[in-house]
Amino acid sequence: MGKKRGQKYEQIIDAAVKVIAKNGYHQSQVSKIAKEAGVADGTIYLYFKNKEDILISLFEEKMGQFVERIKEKMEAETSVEKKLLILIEMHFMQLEMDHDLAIVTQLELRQSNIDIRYKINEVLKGYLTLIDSVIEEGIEKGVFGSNLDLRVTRQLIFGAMDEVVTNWVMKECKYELITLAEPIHRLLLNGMTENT
Amino acid sequence: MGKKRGQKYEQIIDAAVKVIAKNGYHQSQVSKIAKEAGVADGTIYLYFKNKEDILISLFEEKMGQFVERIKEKMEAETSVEKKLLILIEMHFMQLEMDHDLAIVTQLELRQSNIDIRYKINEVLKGYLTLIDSVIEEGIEKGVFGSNLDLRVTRQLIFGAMDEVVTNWVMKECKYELITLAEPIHRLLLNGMTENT
Amino acid sequence: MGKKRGQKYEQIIDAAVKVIAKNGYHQSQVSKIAKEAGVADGTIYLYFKNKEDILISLFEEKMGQFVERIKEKMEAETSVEKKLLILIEMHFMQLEMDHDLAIVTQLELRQSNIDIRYKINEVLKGYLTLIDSVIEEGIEKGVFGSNLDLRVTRQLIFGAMDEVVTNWVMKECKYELITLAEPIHRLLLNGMTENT
Amino acid sequence: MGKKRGQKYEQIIDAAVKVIAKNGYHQSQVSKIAKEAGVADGTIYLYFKNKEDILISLFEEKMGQFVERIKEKMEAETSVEKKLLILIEMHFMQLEMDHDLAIVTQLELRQSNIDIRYKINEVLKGYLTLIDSVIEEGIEKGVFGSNLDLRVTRQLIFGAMDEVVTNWVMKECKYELITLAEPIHRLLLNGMTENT
DNA sequence: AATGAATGAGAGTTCATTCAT
DNA sequence: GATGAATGAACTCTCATTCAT
Repeated sequence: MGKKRGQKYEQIIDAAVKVIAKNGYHQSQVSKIAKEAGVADGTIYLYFKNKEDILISLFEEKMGQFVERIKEKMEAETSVEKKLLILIEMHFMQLEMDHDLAIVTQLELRQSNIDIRYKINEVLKGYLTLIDSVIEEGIEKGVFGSNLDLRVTRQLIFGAMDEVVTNWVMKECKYELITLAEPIHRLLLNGMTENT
Repeated sequence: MGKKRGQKYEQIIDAAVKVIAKNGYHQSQVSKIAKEAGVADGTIYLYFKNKEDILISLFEEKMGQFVERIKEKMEAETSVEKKLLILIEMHFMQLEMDHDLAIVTQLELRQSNIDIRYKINEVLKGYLTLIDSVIEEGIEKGVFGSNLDLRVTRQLIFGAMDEVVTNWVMKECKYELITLAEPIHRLLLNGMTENT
Repeated sequence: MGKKRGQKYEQIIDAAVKVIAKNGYHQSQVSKIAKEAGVADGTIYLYFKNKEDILISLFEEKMGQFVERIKEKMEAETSVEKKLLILIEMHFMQLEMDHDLAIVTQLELRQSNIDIRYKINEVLKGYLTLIDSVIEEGIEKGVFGSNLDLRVTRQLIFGAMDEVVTNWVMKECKYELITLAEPIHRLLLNGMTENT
Repeated sequence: MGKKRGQKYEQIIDAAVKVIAKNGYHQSQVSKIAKEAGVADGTIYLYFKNKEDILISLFEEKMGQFVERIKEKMEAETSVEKKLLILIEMHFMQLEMDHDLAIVTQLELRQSNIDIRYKINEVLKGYLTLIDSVIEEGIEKGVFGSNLDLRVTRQLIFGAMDEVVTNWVMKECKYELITLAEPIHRLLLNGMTENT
């Protein structure tokens, strides 16, 4: 298979997000995705190795942009506290702006089999590294406690944000997600800050 | 179907945990569970409405005990800080002591369809209420900030613990989960504490 | 198995008629019949060899009475024409008086497998013989044409009555079946009568 | 599903007739039909909604041709008496020429559940209408009695033919069905004719 | 490159019958 | 005689993937 890309590649991924968000993971057959993308079933296999590959590519594609945007915004800030706030706000805001994507990443994609979930975790590493960088910078600058466990802290931050977003999706996105960024930020920052 | 219970009922649930942990959700056919439980396929249906019902009952059963044990331990404590520590330690300890159950609850059961996941969330409510009670007690006693958002704080605590456990399971339970209870407790407590 | 009979034997047969008429052949499980009869599933097998045996016995039992009643009424008559009318009227009347039985014999029992249908046909022979006797008497007495083919004529009579009843049952017994006895009688009699 | 038709569509229907005639209704699994038709199991579902749909389509298809052929032959005749004879002869002849089809329509298809039987009855309406047209023409022309009840007469004719054919099939088609057309015709015609 | 008809493996569930009590 | 818990064989339909056109 060629190195992907092309207009149809994007079409198919966007169709997949739409179809999965609407019909749920288990009701999103390849033929449905193909129909939504306006291509034949067989064409899918010119751009993706198999169905699994669509899902992983989808996550790579969307997550790549997701992280990139957060990175950009964060670089404009110097204070670690602000950087963390940006991270949380951007995390929430991006998912709030694309309900379909939020449904897919928080609920539907998690129904995939373990293999895919391990691969998705691989993709997530880029994001976790970004979180790590904030923590490390905070420790270096003495803003956070020097005895912070990097892994545990990273899991705290990611786990909290993820849980908040998942709850929001399961409540059918009925409230404004972004308003929860500040309280979460306060709790996390408070937790990580060295307070004598 | 009678109101369940009975020796076979337990047998089947335990077999389901074992089979799912070993073979994964999608490779755990009813016939496999029946074989492991030492009963005929049809017998399953004398105790459970369908396959989905096994999974939900499994979660109810195990989660009920899980929460009950934490409750008991917590009641023996008076300090809110200690109660939170007990909660986290018991959460980690119980899953560390039953790897199969941990695999099933953290990874496999989440692959089930949305309907089951909503039902599982219903069962989880009992646990979330327990978490709420700690937060509320902390606020009342002035240990935690009075401006804590109950929902967000609950999601912070649960999300963090869940993420920590899931990571541990995905790393094949290679390290000691219980050692992470203390750092998580410190971060959370720190985050929630009123510090002038 | 003993030679059947006994109160429970009747109970089970009546329960079978009721259950099959209400739920249809394919939704009439042995357990349902047992419940309606007020006995345990296993008890059924003390009175009947298997499920098939219930159906055949049911047909034997009900058909025996059915034919017997017609015979009695017919013997009170001397004219062949009247005897044929009695036959048709009694056929219709008895089924009209027991809708459940009509549903079972006309629709549901015919869904059984071929083996049962052959056995049912055996039971029917007694009735067909009765029809034959009327035809033969008519020929002897010179009322019917002497060149009547016995088999064909019997099939004509039975086929016509059966079709009329089946149509009535499929139209949910909405009209009076007995009113059709006279026109059918006239047609059949007319057809069989020697007319120079 | 496209609007059916196509070579495979016919193949599958013919295979179904063959398989059902040979193995009986309840022993005619989809896989058996597929094998006989020389297609994969899944292919069946490209042409039919489900197994039930095969049976109904089979009946529609065969019955459509069946009626059409009778119609054509009848139109070549002018006398009502001859038309009725044609009807009976063609009815018998067509089934005699296709034993498999006769077995399927007279015995096997009747074992299907009530839903299918009602649908089959719908298909039969076309044939019953054809019978009606003969009766009505006979009445108009004064050949038949003017006081004939259309419904009852139709049921007489159809019931008689059906019974004759069913008996022939149950006797394993051992005698010549066509020879019974004349006596049945004579009986029916005689029955319907106005005779002062 | 694009198509879409064809493939065929795979599993949850029912229910007639048995037999230990 | 009566019970009813336990058995286990049996079958339709879906859908990811292929490949001839």
